[in-house]
Amino acid sequence: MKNKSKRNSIKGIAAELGVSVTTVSFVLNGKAKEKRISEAVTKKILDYIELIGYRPNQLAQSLRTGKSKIIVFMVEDISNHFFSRLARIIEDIAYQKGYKVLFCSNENDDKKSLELIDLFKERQVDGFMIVPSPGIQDKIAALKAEKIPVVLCDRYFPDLDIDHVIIDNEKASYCACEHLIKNNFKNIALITTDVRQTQMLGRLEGYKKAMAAYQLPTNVLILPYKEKTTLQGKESITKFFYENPDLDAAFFTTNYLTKNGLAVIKESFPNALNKMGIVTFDDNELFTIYTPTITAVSQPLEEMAKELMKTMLALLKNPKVAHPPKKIVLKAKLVVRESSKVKE
Amino acid sequence: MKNKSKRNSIKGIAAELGVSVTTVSFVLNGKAKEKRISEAVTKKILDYIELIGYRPNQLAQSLRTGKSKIIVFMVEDISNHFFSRLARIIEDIAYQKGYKVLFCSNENDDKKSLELIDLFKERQVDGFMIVPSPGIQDKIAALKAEKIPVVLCDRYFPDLDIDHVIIDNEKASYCACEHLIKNNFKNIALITTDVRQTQMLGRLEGYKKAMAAYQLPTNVLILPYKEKTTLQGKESITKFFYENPDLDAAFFTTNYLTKNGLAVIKESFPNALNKMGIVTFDDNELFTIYTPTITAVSQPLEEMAKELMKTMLALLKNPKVAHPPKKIVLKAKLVVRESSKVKE
DNA sequence: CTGAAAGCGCTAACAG
DNA sequence: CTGTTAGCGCTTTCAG
Repeated sequence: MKNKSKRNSIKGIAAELGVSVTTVSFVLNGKAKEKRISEAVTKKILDYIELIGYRPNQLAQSLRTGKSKIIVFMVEDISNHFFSRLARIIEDIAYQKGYKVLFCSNENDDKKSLELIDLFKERQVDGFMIVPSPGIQDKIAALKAEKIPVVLCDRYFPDLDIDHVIIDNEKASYCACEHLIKNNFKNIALITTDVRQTQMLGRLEGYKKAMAAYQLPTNVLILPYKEKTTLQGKESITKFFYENPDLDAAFFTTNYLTKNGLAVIKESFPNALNKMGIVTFDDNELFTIYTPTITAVSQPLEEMAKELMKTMLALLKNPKVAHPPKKIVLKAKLVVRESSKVKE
Repeated sequence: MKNKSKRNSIKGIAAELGVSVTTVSFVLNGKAKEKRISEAVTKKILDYIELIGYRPNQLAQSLRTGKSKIIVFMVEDISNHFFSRLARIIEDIAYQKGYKVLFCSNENDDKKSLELIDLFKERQVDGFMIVPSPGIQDKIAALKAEKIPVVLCDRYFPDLDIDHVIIDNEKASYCACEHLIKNNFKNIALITTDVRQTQMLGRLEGYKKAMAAYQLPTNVLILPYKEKTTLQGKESITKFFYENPDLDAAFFTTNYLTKNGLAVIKESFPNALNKMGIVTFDDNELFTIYTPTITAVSQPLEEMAKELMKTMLALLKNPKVAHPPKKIVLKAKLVVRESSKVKE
């Protein structure tokens, strides 16, 4: 009388079928064999479940087991092409493995990152894949100390022994510069931001080393991060170009900088478009149809996503166990197009 | 002896402070006043909570209340610029309102959509914001019947009374075409896909009406959806252009089609680039720095995201109550650039 | 004003 | 081979 056996719950099923919840739970979790439950009973339960389309309540399951089967992927900005592409691939792998992915954007801001991490910890997500903002070292260390799976992406903290998957920025940058140099460019500018994180530092370093190796002058424009997509940022680039009329090539360290740079060139230095050498970090389909087509340092998205998930899944399997951190460094590929061709 | 009061739980706090869990729960939920709990006790609890940095276990909370504070935003492809931009805005609003957002991509595929919806239902998400694939009408109706909040986005099912926020595709398309016509283009092609959903149908219809209104011939290329980003798709466009040498303008109904179209023009009809009128649906920053800059039908992303969330939040507030469906139709804006200028 | 206690739906140790 | 039962951490009714 009192029981609400109509409800789709293990209890209801047990009541309906005249077995115990344990039995139902076991067959539900595929432990029928292991627990030596009779074929007949197993089948009866399975059939009934099929019949009423029963699905276990994951929330209850999570509460009980402590695992939520959710991982978060925190990036700088999910609407940035590079990150949304990554996200798309990660999504596929994760769902395949029975995990859901929560995406969120931290805008490379520490406060926001911290808030987001706390938020998700409360929700007991199983793990974090993070493109970290500059100042959250301690938080990351704390997560690790709590044995919560974390893997960093795109940039990392050299002082911290945390799993990460990144690319060899310095080398990629060096190669890009060397390519320009070999194509006779002698006055190469680097346009970058003031972000003092490993990925940007590496790109800067690669540039400097290349210039030094070939005894070429350096011309670096460092834009405040805030100006990355603003009018202000464009003006700074314009000014920089005006003040350095001898430049014959420009290397942009991220895709949004490149967009701004191309806009500036188009507006204020239209003749330069086909005379100047141009190389960008981060590829984009549109660079293949631009005129000129733009040479780009292309990051191995697919591979990054795969390694990220592989690393995360390994951690998830054994979160308690200490392990030597996996530091995965992938190679970027220079895709040579028209914009860096030898000019006459 | 038996109790594990060290644990961060209401129980632990109650034990530690020598009060009951009820009391703690009440002050936690801001019902101290309402339940007339003494100031002293309230403060004591609050302070202690602050001290140990206690955060309630959301899972348990959800299990108990039946609300997960999670909504899902299902799009066609999260790596598509249009959707990732939308997602970014939605994310902000949602987090502000205390909701988390799960993003996922259905690839406009029914099977995948259905699987995803079931997956999330099990996880008892509070609501669904969906860019629906063509054949999931019944599922959507079922969700509504179950009183689960759903709001459709970008496209909808005319036969179903479900909240949605879309743009007036037909009108937007008509305006774009009219603009071309007024700029003296007389042989305008429409490049679209075979997707038979409202958004595409509307764009096609707008084109047809405009051509009819001005007694101009129609030239429609309908590409299979599968070819949207393939080489095959490019070849089809190339062939279409070869077979219709009289075309003087092309209107692409989505951004990926435009990318392909521009690639084809660049490769096979370089002279056409500046002679042909070009208009695209879906704006993109890169269109502002392309040469020529590309005229685009720009969808009001910010507004769409806001209306979506507003509608969702309203449903969330009162999921049980029947209500007249909100059918929000926004206006797109034609951003005129060089590619559709009058040609001599 | 405060406490006891009944679950939400599920898992798994323990006891037949 | 199957059933009983004790929680997971929280909310909320009902009694003091």
